[in-house]
Amino acid sequence: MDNSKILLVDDEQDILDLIRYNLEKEDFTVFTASNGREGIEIAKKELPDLILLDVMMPEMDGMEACTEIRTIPELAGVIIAFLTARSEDYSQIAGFDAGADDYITKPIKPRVLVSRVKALLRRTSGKEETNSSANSSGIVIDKDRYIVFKEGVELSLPKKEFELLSLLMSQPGRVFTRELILSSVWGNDVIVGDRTIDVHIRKLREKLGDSNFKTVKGVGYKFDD
Amino acid sequence: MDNSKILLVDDEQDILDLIRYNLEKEDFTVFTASNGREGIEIAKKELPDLILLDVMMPEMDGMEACTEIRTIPELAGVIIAFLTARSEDYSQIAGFDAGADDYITKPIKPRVLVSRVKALLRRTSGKEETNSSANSSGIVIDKDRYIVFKEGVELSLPKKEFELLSLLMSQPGRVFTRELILSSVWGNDVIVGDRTIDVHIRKLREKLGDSNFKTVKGVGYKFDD
DNA sequence: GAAAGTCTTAACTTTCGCTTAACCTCGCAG
DNA sequence: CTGCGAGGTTAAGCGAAAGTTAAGACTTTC
Repeated sequence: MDNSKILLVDDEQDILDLIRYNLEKEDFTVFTASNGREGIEIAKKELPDLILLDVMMPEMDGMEACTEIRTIPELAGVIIAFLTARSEDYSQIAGFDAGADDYITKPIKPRVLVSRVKALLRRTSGKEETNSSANSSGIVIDKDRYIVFKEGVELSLPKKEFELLSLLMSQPGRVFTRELILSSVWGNDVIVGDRTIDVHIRKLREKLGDSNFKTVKGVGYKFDD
Repeated sequence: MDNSKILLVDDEQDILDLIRYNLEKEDFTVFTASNGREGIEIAKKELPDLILLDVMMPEMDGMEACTEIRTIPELAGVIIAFLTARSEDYSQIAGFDAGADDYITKPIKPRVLVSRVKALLRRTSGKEETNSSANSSGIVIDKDRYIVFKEGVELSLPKKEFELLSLLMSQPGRVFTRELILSSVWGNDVIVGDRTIDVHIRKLREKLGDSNFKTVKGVGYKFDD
């Protein structure tokens, strides 16, 4: 759950190393860039969840980069936090106005940084967790609304189908045994016939595309793309 | 767009006044409470978008209040920021772990505070945009006056209907389970029959239009357009 | 204290999601 | 080639869950 992607943009190698070390220790995936221009390139390619931007940088500074990032559609929703040398309160205003979500002051204290990063990610990834999760298959599920989107088209599934889909999509690629599916979707005390799962899988295949649901004979099913 | 509701919880009247003044100047709607317990009561009633919580308070401190708020379903999604006297870096960790989204240090500088509040609200209100809004259904509720407007026409609903509607509309699109509805509108200790909710939903559909209330069989109801 | 309004319940109907039974297909082992 | 095991397919029927309606118990209003 915590392998969120973080892009770190700073021109000082020491800082990059320090932060990278601490974030990777927490299982985040870290990308780095040493100026704003390069940061934007990488951001477009990797679509990180969070960008940590140093304010002072050669080539293109953090403020400019932030403003530009906010105009890039693929990066809508990315969280941006500035890193700044001194707690210059009033300079923060410019940062927030440029579209920043947070301001972290140097000197960086590793534990504080990690806590802060987690707090920033919690809202979005927390939302993703309960709300929706996407992947390359073009299928997005929204648990709060009990709705599934297939290539942007809204689609509402009955309870059991929805729960089965949620389960399979919770770990794409992983095979869930019939047993596990039964205990998870139906509960341990309900006894249902052998063909019940198949029928539900069939409905999902019908509605969401055959290719996403793979049968592993003798074992179970998995969601794939 | 900026009349977001902000709940301010602090035991010092000076601070309440100062912050209230500055936020109201920016067209935010501000509620205040002077301790955690009272804050939670008001939060449940007003469903603010953002809560500013002082850490040090009598009765129930900010940390406790934060933890409790995070367990209240109607308040899922509310943003919580702590106000703290000194930039005690390491104490922030506990705050973030309790579910805080931000940390604002005293002494409060008005312009910084306002910028920060706007930055915090930007993310969610941006998100709500995709969820669309209650406006598109033509239904607006006014909690202070216990009044509902449907396409501009005033309409007064009985208590239970009003509360049910408020709950459903607090997060349009989200499905509320029957259980949740019961505990939220009727309270945990009242026992009512199975059909009670249905009848109230029926009344709402009758008065406000069938299409806005969707049934998710086996799960609950949601407000939609 | 009648009238109007509110909430809950009971009894009945309707809907539609879930399960099953019966049959089909595929692939593999003997 | 045959038999068997595992999964696929289909449609029908059951039944739980929601919709509907009216009536009864309370409350508030005037």
